[in-house]
Amino acid sequence: MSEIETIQAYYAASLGKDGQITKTQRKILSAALALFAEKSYEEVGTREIADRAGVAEGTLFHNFTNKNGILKAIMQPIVQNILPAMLNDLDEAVLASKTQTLNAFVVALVTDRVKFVAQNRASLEVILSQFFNNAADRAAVLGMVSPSALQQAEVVMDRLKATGELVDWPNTMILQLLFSTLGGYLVKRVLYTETAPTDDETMIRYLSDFLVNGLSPRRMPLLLE
Amino acid sequence: MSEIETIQAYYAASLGKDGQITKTQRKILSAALALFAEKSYEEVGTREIADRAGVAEGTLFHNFTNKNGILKAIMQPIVQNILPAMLNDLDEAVLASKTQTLNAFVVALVTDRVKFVAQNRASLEVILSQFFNNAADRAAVLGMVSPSALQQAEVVMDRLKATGELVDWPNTMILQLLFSTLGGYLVKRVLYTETAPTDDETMIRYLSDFLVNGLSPRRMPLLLE
Amino acid sequence: MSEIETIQAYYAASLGKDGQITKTQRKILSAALALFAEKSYEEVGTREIADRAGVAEGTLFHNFTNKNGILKAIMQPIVQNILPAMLNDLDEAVLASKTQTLNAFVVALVTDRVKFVAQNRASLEVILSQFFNNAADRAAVLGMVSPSALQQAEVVMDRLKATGELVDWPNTMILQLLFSTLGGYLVKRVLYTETAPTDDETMIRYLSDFLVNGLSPRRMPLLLE
Amino acid sequence: MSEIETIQAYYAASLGKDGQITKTQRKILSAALALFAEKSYEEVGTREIADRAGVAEGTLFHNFTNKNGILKAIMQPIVQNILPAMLNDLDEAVLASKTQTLNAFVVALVTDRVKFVAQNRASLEVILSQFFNNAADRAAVLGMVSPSALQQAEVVMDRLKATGELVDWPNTMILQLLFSTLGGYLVKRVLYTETAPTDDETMIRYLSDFLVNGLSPRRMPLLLE
DNA sequence: TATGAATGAGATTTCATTCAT
DNA sequence: GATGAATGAAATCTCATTCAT
Repeated sequence: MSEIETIQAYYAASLGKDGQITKTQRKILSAALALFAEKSYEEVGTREIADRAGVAEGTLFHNFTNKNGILKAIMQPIVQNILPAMLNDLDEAVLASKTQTLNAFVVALVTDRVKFVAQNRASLEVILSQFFNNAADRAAVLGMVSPSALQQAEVVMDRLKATGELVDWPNTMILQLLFSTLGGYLVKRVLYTETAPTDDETMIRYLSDFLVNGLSPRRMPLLLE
Repeated sequence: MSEIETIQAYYAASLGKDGQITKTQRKILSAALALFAEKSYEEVGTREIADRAGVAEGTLFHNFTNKNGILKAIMQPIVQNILPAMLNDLDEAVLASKTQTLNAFVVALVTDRVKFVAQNRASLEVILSQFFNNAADRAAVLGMVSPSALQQAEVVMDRLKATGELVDWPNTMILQLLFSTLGGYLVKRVLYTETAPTDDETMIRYLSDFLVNGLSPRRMPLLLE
Repeated sequence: MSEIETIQAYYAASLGKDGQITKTQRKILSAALALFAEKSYEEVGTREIADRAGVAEGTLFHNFTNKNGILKAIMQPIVQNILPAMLNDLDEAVLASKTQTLNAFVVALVTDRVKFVAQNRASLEVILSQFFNNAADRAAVLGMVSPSALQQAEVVMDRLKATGELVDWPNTMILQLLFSTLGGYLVKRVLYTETAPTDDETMIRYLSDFLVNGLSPRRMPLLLE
Repeated sequence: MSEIETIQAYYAASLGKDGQITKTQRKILSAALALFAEKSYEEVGTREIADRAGVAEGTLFHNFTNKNGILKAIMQPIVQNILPAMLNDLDEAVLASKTQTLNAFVVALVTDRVKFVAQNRASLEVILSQFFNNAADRAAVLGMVSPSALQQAEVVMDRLKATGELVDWPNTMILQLLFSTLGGYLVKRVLYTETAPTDDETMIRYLSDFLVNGLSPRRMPLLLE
């Protein structure tokens, strides 16, 4: 499945000239991430971030252009990889075997995403919050998604429809339902931290069953109604 | 409970002694609603609200205790009606006909909620934003939901399980999936205003089919796999 | 001569909806003017202005959009009137009598400008400073001068040349020399406050004599060289 | 005439124990000079200077005590030589020929200063800006002028008055008018860079004529009025 | 009841300067 | 000598709220 395990791995790509994230930057991002998850972005002050990070307030601006730059450094890498990673999984799952069923694919996808959520809870909370915050920020988040990823999604869905594995609904509709179900889990998991991680195994089963049933073409409709 | 009392206190403060909302209050709430939807709550200033409402800044504080009081006055009535209304639909649909199928129930529920979303787009955008904004506001929103409503939901779900109409999964899981699917629609509809309202008819069909399929016990599993 | 006596008279035009300058605004402008003259614009802080004005720092921004807005409110009215007023004097002086000489005109002009400088020393110091501060500010100052005023100047100079009162040099050159001589006085008077105002009478004589001699066509050149 | 050709020649005097200016110092001063002319001293940051110079910010402080030290290194040499050089020219011109006329002197002086301005435009822009910027800097600039130079000026003017070449006005007045006329040219030339250098020949003629006429004792006043 | 000027604490950001490498 | 990350004081500006009219 996807290689993405933690966001930390992506900081390096967006910071530092040589791809290295400095110790100071890590301290700042770590402190900011914790605070943004505790309160909201707007409620967290730069002074507070600096204090928690154990650096001077000015150091924030030496390492990031803005308070907003800190937010972006947290969000960008993970946002830029959510959809591509999903599509990658999807592709791998579908192409992996000749006798591929929707069931196998959905299980693979759900499993991967559930793990991803578990590993990046705090960052996802920040991103979720920003996404609903206002139109401008939402556009920014969506702007991080590459259009090519969506085209790729279309291809895969069309392939599954052709094999009779997937209902013949508009792709946007199918994507909406997929995102809804996964998003619903995301929201529950992210906002209610008390949920035990051990429940994940069962959760994956329910989500997969629900999706497979919901998105399979109805079989033998004559008998059922 | 305690939160509810606090919110009710804000609501009372914003209404006249006879439970009537004054013309000035309506102007303020209307202006604030529009602005909170455009930007975020934190990004909107009291000066801005007053300007758009055509009143003086001080007038805001004569009619509402706080800037936050304005927000609560917008959110409270609608939040307090989402779940009760859903449960009411559910009850009506199930009890209304002898041949109570899951299908009939889901269609009724989805239809009603889709209309509700269409009618309250702006308010729901604000609520959505606040819900994800920070833990305190989220708790406030959830606190507006009466626990008795949830108990009522359990009863209905158990009844449907008993008739073999509904999968035998934990009720919290079923609720999560219901909310996810409806919530996914809500998010799409609320955030992308360009969606034509006429698409709603088709949308209701897709959502209903997906939910009914997803939540029905698997029929003839032996034949299918 | 010109009606302009003090800058204060022009504040009203640019401030207040009904053309009235409030007491608070006067306090702020007065404090800022004094400080800008003592130090430079950049060296004066808003805290300092507020303290000297005896108001809260926030009050500055309630009355002016910017720290820069305060500067503009000081500069604009006086800058917008320097050249028009000069040209008006010039016109009046020339047209006043049939037997008009360059001498009479220059004396009138110099007298008026010398008085103007004496009355608006502090404001002119601020304007002088800003003018030389940087290219952007300089452009802003020059942008306040209406182009029509310059056209008017051309007409008057051409008239004087036709009557043989003025040397037949390019108008821009003549303006440069006029501004130089008056500007030199301005600089001396503005920067060295110790100069007694009573010296002005003598000063006017010297400046006038110098300008009239310098700008008159040479008479009887054959005899002199 | 004066030996001063470019400011660069003076850097050596204020820098380096052995009178040598290092390559790094030259880069810094050159970058700072350009920036101070573009914006104002206060608006230019040390980071910006370092970037333009292609050195690290810390390097600035290894080579100069202060940000202000950089400014001084630019201004000092040229300021310290403006007046002495003028007086020197004056002396040379007057003493050079037996038939010393005011005309010869003025032409020599104006020619030299006009060339000087053309050669040091950028530095003079900075000095001009600082001179008007605030009282402290102004005092510093004026403090760079040696009192002995002024005494020397007095001697020359008295000599010219004695020969009837110069109006019998106070020397400070005559100096003011001289500085005004040259200063007016300086300002125009420095601030409006688009002026073609080839115009200088004509400019010298106008300035000289104006000054000679303006500062010559009136001839045959009875005939003229 | 409505007003809107005044408030002042707090927010973000800039910047010259230091210092360990 | 050169570096550049770190500093923290100070700057400008915002904003919900109060209160005299």
